[in-house]
Amino acid sequence: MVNRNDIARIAGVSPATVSYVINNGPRPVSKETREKVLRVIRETDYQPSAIARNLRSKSSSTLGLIIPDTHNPYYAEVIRGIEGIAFENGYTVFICHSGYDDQRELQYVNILRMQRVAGVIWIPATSNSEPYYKLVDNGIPTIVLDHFIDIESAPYITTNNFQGGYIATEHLIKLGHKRIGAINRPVELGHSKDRILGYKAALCDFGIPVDESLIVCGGYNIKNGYEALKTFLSLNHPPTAIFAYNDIQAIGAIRAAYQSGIRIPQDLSIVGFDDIPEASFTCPALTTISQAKYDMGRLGSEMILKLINEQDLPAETKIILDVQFIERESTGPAFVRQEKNDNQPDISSEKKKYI
Amino acid sequence: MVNRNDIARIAGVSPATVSYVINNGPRPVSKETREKVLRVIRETDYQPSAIARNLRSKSSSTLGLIIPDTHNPYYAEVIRGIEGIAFENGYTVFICHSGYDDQRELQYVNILRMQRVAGVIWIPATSNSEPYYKLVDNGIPTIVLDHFIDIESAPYITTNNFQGGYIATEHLIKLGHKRIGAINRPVELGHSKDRILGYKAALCDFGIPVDESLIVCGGYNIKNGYEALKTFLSLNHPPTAIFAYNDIQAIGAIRAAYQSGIRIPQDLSIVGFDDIPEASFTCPALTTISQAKYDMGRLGSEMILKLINEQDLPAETKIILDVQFIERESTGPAFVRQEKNDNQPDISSEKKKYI
DNA sequence: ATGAAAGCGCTAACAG
DNA sequence: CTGTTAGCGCTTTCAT
Repeated sequence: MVNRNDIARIAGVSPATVSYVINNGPRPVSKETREKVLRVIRETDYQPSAIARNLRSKSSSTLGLIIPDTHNPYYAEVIRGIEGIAFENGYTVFICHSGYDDQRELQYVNILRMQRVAGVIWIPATSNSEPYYKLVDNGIPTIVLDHFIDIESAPYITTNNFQGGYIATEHLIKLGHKRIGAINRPVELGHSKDRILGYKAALCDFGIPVDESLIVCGGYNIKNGYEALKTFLSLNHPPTAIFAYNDIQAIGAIRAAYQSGIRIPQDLSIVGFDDIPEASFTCPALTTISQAKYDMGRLGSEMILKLINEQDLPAETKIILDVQFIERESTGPAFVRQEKNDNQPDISSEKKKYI
Repeated sequence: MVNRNDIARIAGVSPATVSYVINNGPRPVSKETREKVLRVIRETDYQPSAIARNLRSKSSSTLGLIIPDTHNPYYAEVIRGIEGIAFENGYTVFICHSGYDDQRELQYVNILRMQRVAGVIWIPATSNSEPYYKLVDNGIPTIVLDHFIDIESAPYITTNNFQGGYIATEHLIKLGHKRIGAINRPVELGHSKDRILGYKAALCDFGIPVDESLIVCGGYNIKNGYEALKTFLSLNHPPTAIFAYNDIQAIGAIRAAYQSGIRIPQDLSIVGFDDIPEASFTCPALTTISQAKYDMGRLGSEMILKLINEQDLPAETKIILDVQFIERESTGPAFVRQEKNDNQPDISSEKKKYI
């Protein structure tokens, strides 16, 4: 593999000059010499070793992303946002899948320390904040994404889940509903707690008493939404509307409703959360609360890069993003979503017969 | 940041000894010395610099994963498989999102070269095989995942798409269908070509003539499946069954069918492809062809690690995985899928009132 | 069983 | 404007 000394030798200059050309400094290089060097670099397809540069400069061009679940479509969008900004700024991202396991999170923290990453974007798996301390105590800038973290110095970017719960419930109240069921999830982290708080706040503000029997606990799966609605339907006074923890639960609830001959939204209004594309395909009538997932990723990348490159903290290190209310058409297929890659070249000429 | 010399100094040994302890070789270290060193390492929470090790040993513990679309649930599972095996073997994965853009693929190839990754798992974005050559010509072991590649020396792992198309069509034929429509996609890579070839092969084998008017081209979106079915329905003799390129298209077709009052599967049988969980939620009656996505990722990771660590190629470097036929219940919700994280602790005690 | 020392490919200070 | 050189933190060969 060709290295800097080879380039220097071929170009007839010193290795230092090659560096100055590559890095555009810190010393000026004459136009002639620069072009000679660049030509050799091009001809040999030389790529400087990031490893040697990182070792020497005691900095690195890599980021760590610790994420609970790459499989979740919600996080998939976050990843895209993070990776996009990182790429634009010359950073490469290590993907670290914690699988909602805080032991694995800590293992990855150590791996990222060994890799001497420039910074870490951490989407917590549990409420254990040890990974954060372990990173910053070792001098690695870290931000918390998608979660509020109660550490004075900790930067974070999350979504206003309280607001989401409030807006969702307010919407249902304004449709005339008085009995609004909520499907919660096991409380580990702040998301569901805040959403339910928003739900209760809206009820209070509109003078509707909170009925704890209308708040049931569901899990992360479709099945849990399904079962939650079955539970609601077995009540003496079933709710006429549902606020689901997320769209996944909502889909399950919708399925249960259909099975019982209940029409959405004529007989039962449902508001979900997260605006998962698949949910809109399933039920065009599903109203949902959308989070700026892609933007959250982008903002996260931008914030960590600022932390890495600036001596002092950027002005804003604690960001709570607004949610957006998404009301879909209540009839017809949900094809309002504009997607890319929609070009359909005519391939009739390419069609081939099976022999 | 504490380094190896610090450890050596504190433990009262030479830096070399510290290395021998960390690496368990290549030279033996007395039990006493080893434990003394390990204690200091533990107390100082020392993490050796992967960067320095990589520079010195001219090897690295990182892999590159070039992937068209992290957002696609299909690839999300592949990532999990890859990352799982990599983690178990002490490798960290750079995630490189090409976005179906071969220019960006090449940019990432250069970034991975700079990072001196030990190997690359490449899921091609287009039929351009330049990335492969660029990597292997520079001494970076590379395997192609999820696609067949027609290069003698190129290792790959893909799925038997032909078989999938055949099985899907055979299933429909055995249900008694004679007019079976196929929804294709723009042919860029081998997947759709092979699936359609399998479709045609099955028709031939069962003596059903191929009718090109029953093969329509759809894109990657739900919408395309929707439109494809509308096209079929406008024919004088619409098909009584559909083989869709994938479940996404199938969902669109199902939506169109429902809209026209056509029942699935009573009036129209549909077989999809890829077994995307969301699809089964949408339509429990959707039969599909499942690929071993997670296993493909794991096998890919294993293969690249073998290539990295062995002088000569492993026995099998070209693997075509069998598909699996998934027939779902034709009634009721699709809750047969067993998922993890299904524990639902009672949180009633944690419920808090909104103040 | 252990220490000393060369050098991986770079960056940047020092010296012309 | 350019060349020389001292390390960055390790691995590993050479000594002892």
